[in-house]
Amino acid sequence: MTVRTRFAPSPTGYLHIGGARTALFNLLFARHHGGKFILRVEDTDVARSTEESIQAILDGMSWLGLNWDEGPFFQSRRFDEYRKYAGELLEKGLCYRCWCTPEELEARREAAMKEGRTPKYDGRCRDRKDSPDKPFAVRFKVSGGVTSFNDVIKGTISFDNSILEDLIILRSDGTPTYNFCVVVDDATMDITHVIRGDDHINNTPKQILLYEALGHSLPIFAHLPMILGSDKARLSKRHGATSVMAYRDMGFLPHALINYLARLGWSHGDQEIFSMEEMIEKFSLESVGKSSGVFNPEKLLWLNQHYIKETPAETLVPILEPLVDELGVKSAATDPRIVKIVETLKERSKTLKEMAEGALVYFREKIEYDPKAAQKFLTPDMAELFTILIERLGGLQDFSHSGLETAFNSILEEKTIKLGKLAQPVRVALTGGTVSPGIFEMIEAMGRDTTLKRLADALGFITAQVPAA
RNA sequence: GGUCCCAUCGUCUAGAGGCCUAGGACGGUGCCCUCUCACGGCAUAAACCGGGGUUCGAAUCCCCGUGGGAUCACCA
Repeated sequence: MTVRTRFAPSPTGYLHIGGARTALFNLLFARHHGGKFILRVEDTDVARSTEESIQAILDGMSWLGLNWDEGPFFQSRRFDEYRKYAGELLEKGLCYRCWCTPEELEARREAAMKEGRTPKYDGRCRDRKDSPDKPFAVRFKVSGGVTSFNDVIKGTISFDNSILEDLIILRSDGTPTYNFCVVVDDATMDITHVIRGDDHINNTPKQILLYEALGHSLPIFAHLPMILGSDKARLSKRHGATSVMAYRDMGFLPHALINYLARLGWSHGDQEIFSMEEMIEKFSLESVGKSSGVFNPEKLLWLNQHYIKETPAETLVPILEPLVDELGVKSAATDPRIVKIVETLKERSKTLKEMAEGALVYFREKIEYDPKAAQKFLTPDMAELFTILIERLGGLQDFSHSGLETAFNSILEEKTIKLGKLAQPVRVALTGGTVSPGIFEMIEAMGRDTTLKRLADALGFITAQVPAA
């Protein structure tokens, strides 16, 4: 039997962190077993589903590289199918018509709550003989007994059916409801493994009963633990960004997020870094943990930095482009210096956003000095050194890291000073501050023209400081 | 509240009764490297929720307690 898994988001928002991980695990499991991964959009709630949201989810999936094999299927286009099965269940007497209105139901629920009873449909239409000429909903007859299943992740879970109520599978307007659509779809799409968040555990007994009513064999269930925020509450907006695309905009590499998500709830010994191929090869539901995990942005950052370091600068440039562009530098990606610039930033950027900010200094027309840095390093005694440096760099044949180092060293020897004495003032002259990439790699990346101009500007600044006396 | 799930360093986790003096990773701290910031290297602090069993032996199995989470719709 071919393994078939599915990811079934409802389009009422963006693809979020939790959904992405569910999709990832479904994909990994399917790929590991040489099966199919299916995408199904659960848009039965026409009022809440939006076109933008569908697009946002698709965008998020493609950005992460979570490619599906079949679909997307839309439940909104399969209403006839659901009605067909509902009709069959009605005929078999496994369902019944219910004429109670939502208002009546709501009133009874409130009354029950007030009396401290657990609100539950009383089944009053179950054996109703008349059939009023009014809209009716279709309810599923929940039988007695115990429903249990063996969850691959959580183990055996049992429910007493008495806690379940006769659920509505077709609303009075004829549209089908969630639990019914899920079962009809999973059954007709031959889904073999239902891998989803454990917030669905409570839906499972209802769905199992529906499977049985439909006469279909059960899939294997695997309920993934939830992802929590730092306060251990379910991850939500107030914990920070939860939209997958927000991470792209913050300068994360898609695989960094994938790797992070994979390790949140799943592990393979002590290994932290996984390529997609390795994840597929090593993934198994048995090594998914039972307990929920806290989303840790610090570790994501670490992984992102790791992958930035691993990625060739040439590959980074196009990904970086929109982020630099956003900061007002339109020509960065086509600047011949860009690859070298990225090289100087790779080792010190946790995100591409940070890298883009770091790149700005190479493109500025004029450098503004940090007052403290200027006061400390652009001192009158530097005028001579800067003059010499400008002259040497202007005539330097080999304007590379090693060539520059040689040039600097000869000056240091002549003046018997240490590199620090010269490097910091030059750093301030070139960047305006005291923090930057290594001085030689930076000068090489910056290029001769920009470097000389900035040194000359700094020299001007220094001499202007000297009192006319 | 009913029902269900969960419980190892701050966080992600390894751990399938003796290999545990509980390992790794992120983060923290200290040192080294060094032209600044980083990278890197080395070192270090830090956990089996509590109580009962079972067993020669329990982080691992069972029960109870406690704590956290989820879910209870003509939402999905």
